[in-house]
Amino acid sequence: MELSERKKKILAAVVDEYIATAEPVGSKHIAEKSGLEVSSATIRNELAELTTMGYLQQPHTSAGRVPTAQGYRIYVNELMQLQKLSEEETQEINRTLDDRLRQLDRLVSDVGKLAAEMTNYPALAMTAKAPSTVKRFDLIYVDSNTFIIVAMLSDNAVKNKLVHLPFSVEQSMVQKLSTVFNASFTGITEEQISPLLISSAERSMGDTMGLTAVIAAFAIEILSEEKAAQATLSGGAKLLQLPEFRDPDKAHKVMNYLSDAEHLYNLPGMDFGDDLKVLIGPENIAEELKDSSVILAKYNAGDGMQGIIGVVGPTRMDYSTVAAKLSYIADGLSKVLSGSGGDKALPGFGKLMIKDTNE
Amino acid sequence: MELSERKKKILAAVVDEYIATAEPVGSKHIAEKSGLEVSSATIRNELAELTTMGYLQQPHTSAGRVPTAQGYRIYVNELMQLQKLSEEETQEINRTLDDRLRQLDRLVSDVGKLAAEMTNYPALAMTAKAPSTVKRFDLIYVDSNTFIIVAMLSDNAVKNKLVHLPFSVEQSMVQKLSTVFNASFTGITEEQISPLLISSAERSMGDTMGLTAVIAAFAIEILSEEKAAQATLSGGAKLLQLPEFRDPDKAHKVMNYLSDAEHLYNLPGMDFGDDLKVLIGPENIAEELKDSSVILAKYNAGDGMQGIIGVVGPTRMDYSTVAAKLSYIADGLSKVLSGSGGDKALPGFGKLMIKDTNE
DNA sequence: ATTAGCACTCGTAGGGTAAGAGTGCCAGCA
DNA sequence: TGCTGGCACTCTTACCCTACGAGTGCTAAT
Repeated sequence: MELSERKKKILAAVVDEYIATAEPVGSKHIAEKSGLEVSSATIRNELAELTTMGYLQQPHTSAGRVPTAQGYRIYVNELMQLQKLSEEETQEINRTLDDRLRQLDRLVSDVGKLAAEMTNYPALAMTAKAPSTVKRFDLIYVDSNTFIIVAMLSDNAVKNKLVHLPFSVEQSMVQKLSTVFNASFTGITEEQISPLLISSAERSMGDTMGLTAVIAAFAIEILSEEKAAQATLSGGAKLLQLPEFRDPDKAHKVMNYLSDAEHLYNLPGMDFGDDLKVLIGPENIAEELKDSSVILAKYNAGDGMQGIIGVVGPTRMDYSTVAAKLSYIADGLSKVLSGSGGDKALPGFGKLMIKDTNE
Repeated sequence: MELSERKKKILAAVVDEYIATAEPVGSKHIAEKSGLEVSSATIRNELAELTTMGYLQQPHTSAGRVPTAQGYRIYVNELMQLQKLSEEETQEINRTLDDRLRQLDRLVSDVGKLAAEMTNYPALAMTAKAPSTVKRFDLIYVDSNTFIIVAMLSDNAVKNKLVHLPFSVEQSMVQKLSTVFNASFTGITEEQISPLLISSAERSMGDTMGLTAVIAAFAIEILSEEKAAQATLSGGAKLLQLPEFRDPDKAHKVMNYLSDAEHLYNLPGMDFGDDLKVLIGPENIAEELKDSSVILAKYNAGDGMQGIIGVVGPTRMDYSTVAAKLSYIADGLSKVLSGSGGDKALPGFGKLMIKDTNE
């Protein structure tokens, strides 16, 4: 059923007002503030219809109206207009992204913090990591019983590890190790590193001291680490400021659920096509979030990898502003990480394209 | 003033009971449960004295007694006996530490999570990092416009960065860079890397493409990162389960305070000599924590560095159990990180001593 | 020194009432 | 036919009052 123009305006007014105040909104308020030149009685009739249509509901007979999930959905899909960010807001985001450039490894979780700060809701940030392989090994000989393993992965991340030995090794041996590993251990996934492979490598270079095993263990470690996704929650405390989470039990339920990285990761599935996704109340799969809404934005992490930042709040969330801020941050993050877009030049590095690979 | 044996027993009983129930405890309860063979009236007299001595207080005239900060202090110093951990508990801790060995870089914050899980209070974990210098640089030539910078720091941490260039460099140039950096940029702190030094290095090798600046920027980045401490909070949601934080405003105040790494770091100062420190209520410097207690345990992170794990809870905290658990965890962590103690062998690595340096 | 008894205090829970906000509906008007 | 003012009704919230009970402090007796 199509909504009349006036119904739309009224619905939007209810949602806007409820978002701002968290109180059920009455006909009088709307009559005064919505710009419609009609009386509260007329509004009441419209409200009654919107209620039977399922877009609004009443907590009890003599209370004002509150949007239903369906009502929010219409609002998000048709009625809301993406808020323009103020000059200061875009500047704050830009500044944070720029600052954080220096330490890209913490970028993602820091951006989570930024999102939490900007929106005043708890925010989540995650990266999706694909299974990868080692592209090349380098061994740096430090002294007679110390060397550094450096491995460059298929996604161009670089990992290293310092190894102290309780015995001496010759530089030539280190070089030999390097050669063998580059021959046998590159281009294979974690699962393919078998004990068999290790022992055959051991034999081929006459390693009796377990060096091969050490390096292989390192390879397994970093490959499994790359596979695992990283998800963080920032600003959980912000939940407690919201009237709908004054009940500590509710707040605890939600916050506890979100503290588990596993849950964060299962929130959306990465399977949405749009850059922005809004999950309203019962649209969430998790029981714990049936009374909350989630807004997610995808960003491009370079090398074809994607990540998600998002915000969790009550269904009465300020969808338009939050969505605008998230998109802007996600956008900036994409530019920083993938180097595309380039209108925000990387400060201090001139024309060079830098990728920090310290994880 | 010295406390009589009976007063001590009564004080301990009050604290124990209050810790367990969070309710003011009355004379009758103690008469029945404390094993003292006296009537409640006698207890009442003793309670009255303990109250005037400042170890107990009454929320109001006709309520039971609640320990004061001073009372807790006596309890912690003299009365409580360190809880023995159960077999399962020590096993859980050991297992977690063992599991985490594979990914030492996340160890510290994971141990925070462990502490939160084991104690059911929010836990914090931090490392103290000393200002350091670069010990050696290595540049790995990958292809004509890509190389990897590897830097080993004075504390033996190893950092790396992948650099993509928009132009070609010859392998000989990379080698030259490596030599110059090892000569001029090792052994100096972040502050000592001046524009002057950079430009003189640039001239000495005829670098017109800004390569020197890139590597110098990297050096500055990792040195400043090393200096900055890392502090995380885990399990903040657990606060909400405690009766003293049913008031969302209180919970918010504390949680918000703890969300800031800066604050965590200023909690104790690292300046305590003992391995275990208990800060009770008003003993905390921060206004926000005047109603809470903090238990901190130091661990040894190897190479002379120390870290802290801790737990935050209400003054009515289960000091004995929490202290026992924290000490045990800190101990295990020291062994894992510094390799000393050695009774828990590092699984899978035989006799080799491994240090993961990916931060 | 300990105890039993008792009057007293004070917070909390329960119930009853008044106020206020908002509705639904009806009758009148354009 | 659609809009509006008016009015009775509903329901929640805040407030006050009271009764109850837990726990105390004191006194007199052992």
